[in-house]
Amino acid sequence: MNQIRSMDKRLTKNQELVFGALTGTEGPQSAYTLLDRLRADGLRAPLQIYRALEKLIDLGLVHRLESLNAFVACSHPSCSDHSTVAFAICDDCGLVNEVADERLASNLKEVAVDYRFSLKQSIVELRGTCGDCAATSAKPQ
Amino acid sequence: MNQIRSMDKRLTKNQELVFGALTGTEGPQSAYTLLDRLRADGLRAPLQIYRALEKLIDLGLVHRLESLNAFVACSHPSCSDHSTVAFAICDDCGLVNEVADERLASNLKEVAVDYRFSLKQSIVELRGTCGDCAATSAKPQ
DNA sequence: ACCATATGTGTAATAACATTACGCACGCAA
DNA sequence: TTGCGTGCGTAATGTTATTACACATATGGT
Ligand SMILES: [Zn+2]
Ligand SMILES: [Zn+2]
Ligand SMILES: [Zn+2]
Ligand SMILES: [Zn+2]
Repeated sequence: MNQIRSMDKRLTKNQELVFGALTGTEGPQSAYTLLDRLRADGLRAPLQIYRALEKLIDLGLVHRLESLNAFVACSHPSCSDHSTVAFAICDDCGLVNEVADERLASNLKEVAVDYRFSLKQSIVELRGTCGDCAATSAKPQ
Repeated sequence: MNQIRSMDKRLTKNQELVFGALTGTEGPQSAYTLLDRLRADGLRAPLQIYRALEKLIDLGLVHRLESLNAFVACSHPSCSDHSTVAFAICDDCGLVNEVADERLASNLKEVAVDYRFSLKQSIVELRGTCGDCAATSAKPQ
């Protein structure tokens, strides 16, 4: 039915809608924001959003930001392992930068080994101010 | 009463109650769980809990676990900087291990510098299985 | 004493986020 | 055909967090 976009893996209609809403906007969005945006497309209930998000996260196309209760489209869906990614979240402008740092990933694995912890997923969210916002707030006007 | 009092900084009654409830139990607790436990002590509204938690977090006595929407007493309140701590959260038994790893902290700072990000707080939550649970599930009985 | 400020308290109402339960539909393979 | 896995739609409910308002107490400056 739908022309499948290059990176889509046969998404269903609802999954396509949610993914489209996430990629069509900068910054993270909450489930209820997504719902509001997609009411025009026929979505009516939170569960429709949450089900689509769950699948998209499974597919590695979307990430959940725990400290914001919000969701973002993955910045580099080509890479396979999204279990260790970091997010730099600007508290000023709200933009999120997805960071894939190999040393950080291996460092976290080492920490887990040190503590005899069987690591399944690493949640790393850096809060602060992005470079742009720091620049504009440093020299206003 | 509590030997923990030694490190208290003149907590108010509500703050003392919430802190006591957090230290008196293993594992993280949600705000509403705390409220239920403290009804007998006269607390009635969520806001009373959230206000106390906010202050306790400011004081470095309590941490918020973003991926659980729950709170834990700090494991080592003596150390000053709690902006970069990691938590190993066992998805099996629910216990949380607070990890202070200096290499991890400096690594995160480096990542921030690389991305021109002014870092204020690092949220690191490791999800998986703790050593005890891995052992018991490996050899049942 | 008077005032302003900062901090804490108590209550009610509401907002924001997320899940459970139920029934139906479709594609696919035993 | 039957059973199974997956997705859909709706309603209801559960969980987490905040806003608004009014009052109380301590502190420091005039
Ligand atoms: Zn990603
Ligand atoms: Zn910014
Ligand atoms: Zn701590
Ligand atoms: Zn465990």
